[in-house]
Amino acid sequence: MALDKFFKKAKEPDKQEVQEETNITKKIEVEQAFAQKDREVLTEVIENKEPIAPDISFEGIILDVGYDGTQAKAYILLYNKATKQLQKWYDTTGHLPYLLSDLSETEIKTQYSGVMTHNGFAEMKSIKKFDLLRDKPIAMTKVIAKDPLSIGGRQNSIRNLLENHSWEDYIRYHKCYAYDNQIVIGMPYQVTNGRLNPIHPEISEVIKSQISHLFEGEKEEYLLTLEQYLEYFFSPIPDIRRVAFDIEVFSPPNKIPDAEKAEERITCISFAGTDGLKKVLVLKREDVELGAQIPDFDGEFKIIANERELLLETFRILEGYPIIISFNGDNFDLKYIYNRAVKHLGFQKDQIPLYMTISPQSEVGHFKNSIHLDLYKFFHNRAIMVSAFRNIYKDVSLDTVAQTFLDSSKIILEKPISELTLNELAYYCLRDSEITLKLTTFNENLIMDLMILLMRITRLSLEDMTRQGVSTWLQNLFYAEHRARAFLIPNPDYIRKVKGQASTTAMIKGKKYKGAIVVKPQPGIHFNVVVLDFASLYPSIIKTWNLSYETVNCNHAECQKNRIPETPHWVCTKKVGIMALIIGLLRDLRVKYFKNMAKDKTISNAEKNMYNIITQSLKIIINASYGVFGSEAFPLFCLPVAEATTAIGRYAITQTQKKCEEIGVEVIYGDTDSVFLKSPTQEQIQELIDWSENELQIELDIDKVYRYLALSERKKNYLGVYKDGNVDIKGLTGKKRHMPPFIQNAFYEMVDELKKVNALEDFEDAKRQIRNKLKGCIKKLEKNLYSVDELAFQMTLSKDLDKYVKSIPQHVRAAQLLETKLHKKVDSGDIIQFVKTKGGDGVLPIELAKPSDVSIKKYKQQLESTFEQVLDAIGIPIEELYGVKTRKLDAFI
DNA sequence: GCGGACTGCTTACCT
DNA sequence: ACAGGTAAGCAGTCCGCG
Repeated sequence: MALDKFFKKAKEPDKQEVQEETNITKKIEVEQAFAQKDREVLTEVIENKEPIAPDISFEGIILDVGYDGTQAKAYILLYNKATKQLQKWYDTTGHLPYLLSDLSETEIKTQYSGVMTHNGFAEMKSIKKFDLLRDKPIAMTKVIAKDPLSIGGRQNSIRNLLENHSWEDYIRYHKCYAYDNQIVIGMPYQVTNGRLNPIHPEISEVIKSQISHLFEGEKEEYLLTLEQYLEYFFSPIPDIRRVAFDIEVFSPPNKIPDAEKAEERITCISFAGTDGLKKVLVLKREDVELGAQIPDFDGEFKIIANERELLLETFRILEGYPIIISFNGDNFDLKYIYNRAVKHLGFQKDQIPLYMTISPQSEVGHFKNSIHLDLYKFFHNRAIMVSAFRNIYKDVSLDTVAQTFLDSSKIILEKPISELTLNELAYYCLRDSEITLKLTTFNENLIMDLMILLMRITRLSLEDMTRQGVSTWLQNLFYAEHRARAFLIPNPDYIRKVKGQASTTAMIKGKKYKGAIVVKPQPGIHFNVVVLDFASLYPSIIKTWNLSYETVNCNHAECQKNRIPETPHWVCTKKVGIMALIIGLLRDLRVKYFKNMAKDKTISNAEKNMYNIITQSLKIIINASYGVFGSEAFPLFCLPVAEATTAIGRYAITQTQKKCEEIGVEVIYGDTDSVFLKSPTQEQIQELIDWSENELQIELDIDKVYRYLALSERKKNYLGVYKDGNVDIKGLTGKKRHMPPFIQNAFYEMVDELKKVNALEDFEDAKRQIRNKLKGCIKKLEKNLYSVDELAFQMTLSKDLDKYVKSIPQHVRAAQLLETKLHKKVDSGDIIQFVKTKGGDGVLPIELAKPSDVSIKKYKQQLESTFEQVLDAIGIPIEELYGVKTRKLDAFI
């Protein structure tokens, strides 16, 4: 262990007595969580047999773990930096699939004799596990099978025979293998004499001492886990050789290619590789001109006589690349190539380097000898969109994502793809491959490095991590941590049975428990507003209050006095919760170390980049951690944990409000984890920050400072102007994506006027300017001078058209017209553009609308309500606005 | 048969 | 398939109105 020395001192913690502490605002002290004897159980689970495989020797980072049915062995795919190839290593330990039973060997033999006579049965072993829910060791029988399907997946699998005496049987074998051998995907390993060994990173003395200083006083279990996670962040990440590709398919106008049937020809395939490859294969078509060469085109251009050759050449090019990247290849390119080859071009399945697997929805394509990275899937992940990139891309098309990250603008096609010359088609197609590749290479491989870090933290393969949501990420992370400690992995029913349901009632009908508090805003203009917020509130609560599925409502009578405010729940002070430990650790690493390091001015740009990516990866995991506890999709979900978290959050913000009142600071607004303070003094701010640290054990920071803030009576709605003149707009209608552009523009022009305001007296001028702007807008509207595009609302269709049965909203009506009148196919996820009209259905899709169709009255109303949100806050007298309803605006102007 | 009060649905946003 | 809370607009329903 490379870090043994580093933590030598820390590993001998003072034995602290559990404090008899009833004050709920005090940090919950816990006894050292996992005694050494608990850990020893582990060695019985992980047994390394003698290596049976011979002399291969190399180094690489692990990208995938799988199971090979033909060899009946687990395998690992490593990227070998030296050869730039993927290498497969087959298990040499003789590890076999198994499940656990709470029955003894004898009980199984006598009561479930079918297990012993099962074809796939290998052997049984008595082992010990630790049951966190009951807080005690339990004797279990490990039932080992010769192959995964004998454990589960068939009608007569062993788990079916054992009925409800079977545990951990639902874990896919390759994952079970990775957990047992504590394999961390994304980390460097060495294969020597057939054995697989981790390569531990070198961590400099400076860093070691910085970190050990920061984490002084933490418990042994915490430090051991810290040691493990630090390796994830300090192990080097190689630049992996990879290629992006994209296909174009002939499609008659208004027809979307069907990847299932693959009826039309593949006309073009392009490639862009990290080795500099830029190549386009174009199908020769008698009816299509070659056209003039495109000056910008700098790839290799090759015309291929027939489709069969085109695919063969494609397979030759792709072969040998460790990673093949696509944008939406899962849903389209791979499927299309496979089906085209098999159904129309007479390929045998073994002549294609692809295979299909059946997922619940449809068939998914895989490369046989490479890893397929579908960037669409990754960028589509909500945690990635929201936490990592703060919603900076609004939809997940290649063009939008590329525009956001690469500044590359879309090639606007002047004619349909079906009418492009071969040269034009090649240019267009290659560009897509190039930007797809570039999405993984820009900023020194930022995205690729982020992915590798996420793989290490979640222990998921590249293919899994990029395709699964955060509930799977955290599931895998926690399952691995359970196995590493020989904790029994509880199934959802077991947790529910022991812990029960939620006890609070949500504000929103249909939700499972109560969430956060939003403080009622004080309407008006407020100068010098300071916003304080709790640094990652929920993760902090989870750590400080030791929240985990086993610690909330634990089975110790002594713990029942540690009440969680506003709930009937209590929390354990005897053991560290596994989730509190891991989430707390990741949070601390981010806040106490990496975030500061990223700001360090003395380090190189490359280091800074790396620290930033680490901070990002941690943020994604931490932000998602609370949410999964409340979601049935997460197998360790536990509603008492989720509602305890929000209850403590409510407690924290209300206590803060009280404290503010006590010291004479006015709280004019607040949401979940923030308080907006009206011109507080430096001393008052400092007092609050110190108070929070001492009383709540949660860091309270200055988040932002406004020159002034405009509040209406609406929650989650405000406009603030920072000291530097930049504006911060939240929730206002004018900002919303679905609003017609002419309203958005008018709104931002108003905002520009408000930016200029420095003091109360400046408002008069701003008001005048705004009035003029508004007048102009109305005139233009009345004269029908806005184009249909400027007037269009753009609403997302969140489900397929036929799924709207309870009511038919306007955008759905517009979409229906698109289908019936224009025979245009619309799908879930499409954005429908429509205008509001005088007659008919009251709505028309822009494809069918003329400016004269629109209802001026409705647009005036819309403009009015959009402006009203800001105007009533900046002191337009209430009478002016609340005269006769339809004349609100006239009164103002 | 029409409009107001109401509830529920849908979308977009905030934390 | 990570959570709950809020705003806004419209759809649909019920009720009262001679």
